[in-house]
Amino acid sequence: MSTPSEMANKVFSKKNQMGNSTSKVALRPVNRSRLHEEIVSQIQRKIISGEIKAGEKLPAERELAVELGVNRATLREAVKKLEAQGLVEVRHGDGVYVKDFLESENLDVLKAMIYHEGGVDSTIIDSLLIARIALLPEIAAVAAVKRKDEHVQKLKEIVELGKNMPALEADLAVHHTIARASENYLVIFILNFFNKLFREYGKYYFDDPQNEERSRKFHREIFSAIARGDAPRAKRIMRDVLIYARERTMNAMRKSL
Amino acid sequence: MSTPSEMANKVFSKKNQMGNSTSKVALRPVNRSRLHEEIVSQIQRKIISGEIKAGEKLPAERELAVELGVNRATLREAVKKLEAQGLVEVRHGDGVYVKDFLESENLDVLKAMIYHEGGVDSTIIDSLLIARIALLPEIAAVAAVKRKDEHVQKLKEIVELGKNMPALEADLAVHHTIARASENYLVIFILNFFNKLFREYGKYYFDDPQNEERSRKFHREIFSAIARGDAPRAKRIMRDVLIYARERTMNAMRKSL
DNA sequence: ATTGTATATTGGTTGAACCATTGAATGACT
DNA sequence: AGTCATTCAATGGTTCAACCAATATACAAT
Repeated sequence: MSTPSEMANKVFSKKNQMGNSTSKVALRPVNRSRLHEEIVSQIQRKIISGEIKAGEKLPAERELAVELGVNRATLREAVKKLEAQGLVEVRHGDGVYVKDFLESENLDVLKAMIYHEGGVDSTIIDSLLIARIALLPEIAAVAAVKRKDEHVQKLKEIVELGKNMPALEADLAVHHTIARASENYLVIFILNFFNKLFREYGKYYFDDPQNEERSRKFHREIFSAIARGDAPRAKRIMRDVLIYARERTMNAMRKSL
Repeated sequence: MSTPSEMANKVFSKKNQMGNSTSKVALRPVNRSRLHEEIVSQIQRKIISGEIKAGEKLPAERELAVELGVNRATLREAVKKLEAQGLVEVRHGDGVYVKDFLESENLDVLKAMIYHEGGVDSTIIDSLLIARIALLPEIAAVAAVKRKDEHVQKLKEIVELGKNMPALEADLAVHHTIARASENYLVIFILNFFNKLFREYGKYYFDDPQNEERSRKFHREIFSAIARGDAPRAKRIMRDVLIYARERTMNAMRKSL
């Protein structure tokens, strides 16, 4: 809740609103993409689309820099990011080789795979929803067993004050709290990934009043179950809502195609 | 099986063996850490250990470069990697800010959290083993339902020829194949993470002949279940072996402390 | 055929300079 | 006192030109 980026997102210059300072304008961050980020996107896309295959050697840095119209130092910064994503392997004195992105462990790559060629890949989305169903009920049960005042209190606040905040934000907070309560670090990291995705694209789900109401009900029930330490009930409640969400989400995606 | 790094690992100069060309010498890769990687490790460690807290601003690049005794371009390459890991946020004209690493989604960070201050953090290891138990049985069931000849054949080969390869390698291959068979991309990525960890540190587990035999048995049984499309059985077999592995692993870690 | 050597290629690092953005200090104006 | 625009110093972003270090390759020597 207090990372620099989130703090920064709450501040914007009034000048950009062109006098429309009171109404809620849907502002998107200015595209001030840094050069090396633009390069990362380009190469990342070519790798994930299969245009560049695993095992191939990229052109030499000096060549690539000329081709892209940037300085070699800038290109190198991009290559370092690609290396951190596990998409390329750099060999001193030899060259930069493309790796098999399906052998990656970097969820940024998975995210890029979702949004390839304009649309979203519903197959990958479904794999996320399925994994969530397998994982989170168990984690909810663990949270109910370990329950600490800190987390129960946090859930209570979300349920009580949550009516004043968007359903999406309340939902992200509930999952975040349960993950923290479970003290399972892998799940915490995976949930960070989920929540970042949902923060960008989950609004469509909560636009449906029926889904929002289902979500509010889930918040009340899971809080109750965890507060009482009823692990089996927490597990079932979590499972039910995730199965519901998967069905609704996949149906919506099917319709939009 | 064909990433550049793995191909490279099978090739080495005989000169490094200093005339001992026939005996099996335990050679470790020369530590030819590039400067920017050394820098990444240093700063990563300081962030994860809490020495640098979330929200703090790092010294200016020009200062930091002098302090580390490297050129600013080199430092910047390191910062780009840290940024890709979600550990810092760079703001043009302002500075480099440390982010809360518990809000990261990068499993490299989780790996670094495991190996902090010399030893391994058994709490995090256990969270991996728990998540694995929640996740993989369901994925084994999916694999049994979707079963394709390609994957069944691969499992058969591993079971038949696996006796000639180390149990660790056979085990990694089995899990890899099942993940691919499930076609669940998130699980594939998470399993890439697991397998990379186990390839480094799983040998201790398979040093125990009892564990190795248990693993071979698992390979035979899961192959049989998936080949017959028996999803419930595949699920149970996977679950049983993972629970066994968790108990043995955690017991071993407790003893070594 | 094997081994050693020279060379070109490629990534790694350096130093200096300049551009672009930001935050804070300043001062004018209300 | 508070608000606003201006100025300016600090900081990240990019460029340029070199040189260092590791590697692959071709070639010569054996």
